[in-house]
Amino acid sequence: MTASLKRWLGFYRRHSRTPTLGEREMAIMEVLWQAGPQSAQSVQQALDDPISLSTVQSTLERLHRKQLLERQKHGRAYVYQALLQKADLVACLLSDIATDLGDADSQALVAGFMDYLDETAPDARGQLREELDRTTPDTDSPSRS
Amino acid sequence: MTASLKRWLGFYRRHSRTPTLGEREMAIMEVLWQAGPQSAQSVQQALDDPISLSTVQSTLERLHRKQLLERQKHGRAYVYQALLQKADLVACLLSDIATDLGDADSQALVAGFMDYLDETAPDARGQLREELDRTTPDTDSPSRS
DNA sequence: CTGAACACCGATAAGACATCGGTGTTCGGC
DNA sequence: GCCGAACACCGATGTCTTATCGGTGTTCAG
Repeated sequence: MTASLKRWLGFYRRHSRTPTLGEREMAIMEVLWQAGPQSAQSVQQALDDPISLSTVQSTLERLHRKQLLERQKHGRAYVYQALLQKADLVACLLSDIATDLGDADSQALVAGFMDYLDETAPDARGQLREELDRTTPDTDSPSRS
Repeated sequence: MTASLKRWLGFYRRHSRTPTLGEREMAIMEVLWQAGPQSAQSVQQALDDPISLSTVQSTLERLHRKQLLERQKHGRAYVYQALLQKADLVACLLSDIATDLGDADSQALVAGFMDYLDETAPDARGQLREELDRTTPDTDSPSRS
């Protein structure tokens, strides 16, 4: 699960630049995430815009080249499947930002994340706290009493 | 402080695409963040690579066009100054990711953030909790307007 | 008033995404 | 086993963004 994640990260580390995906690429990832593994044609139909099959295939191939998708022949068509969960992708993107910002500076990332939360999604605050509590069972006593 | 942030956010929302900055752009932002407001020449000298002044100026101008920098004539040269703090930039980048991911899905962002933290900067966990506690006094009254 | 320092403009190149048509391959049905 | 449709694959094109620089015009300071 995180194996492919790291592979992808490595890939992008080597080629350094361009962390974010294109608009179409993201839309297609979304389709794959929501509707599960499927063929290019199926993706094409799931998309909102009327796009040529070739275009969908190209984008799918690009995504495959980036190791974001895996594919397998079914009959004479490929069936594509997301290799990364949405959250994994986010983690990669975040990691890229951290790298761009000079790494080591996770502090800025955390602060920025909090800013973002306040600005855009104040509701997520509860979710964050919840998640934080759940994944940090107890162990330490954070002098919070 | 967050005023310019919002302006920039709005700017990028309109033009949507291209959240990340180039390598040089990021390096120059770093210089501006660390050494404070300064001229193109000064930035050029602060940079590691031997780059033409023109190049530095162009990058500075691009950054200025993106409203990441503000500039002011001092003598016959401009002095550039960062408009956004590092954390603000991070917040914007995060916001872009969220938008790309289909907004509304702040959940994936939070989850991804936690993943990232666990993978890369487990120490930052404490910082996060701290920050969370400090900025959420108790039962806050979110007066938003 | 003059010249050096600077801004500004335009050109160029590389790289990425998006888009599609044409060509070749292959599977499935007959 | 053959044929045609369905599909993959290749290459071309257009646009956008960053990175890079040289030349030309402007301007301040001595």
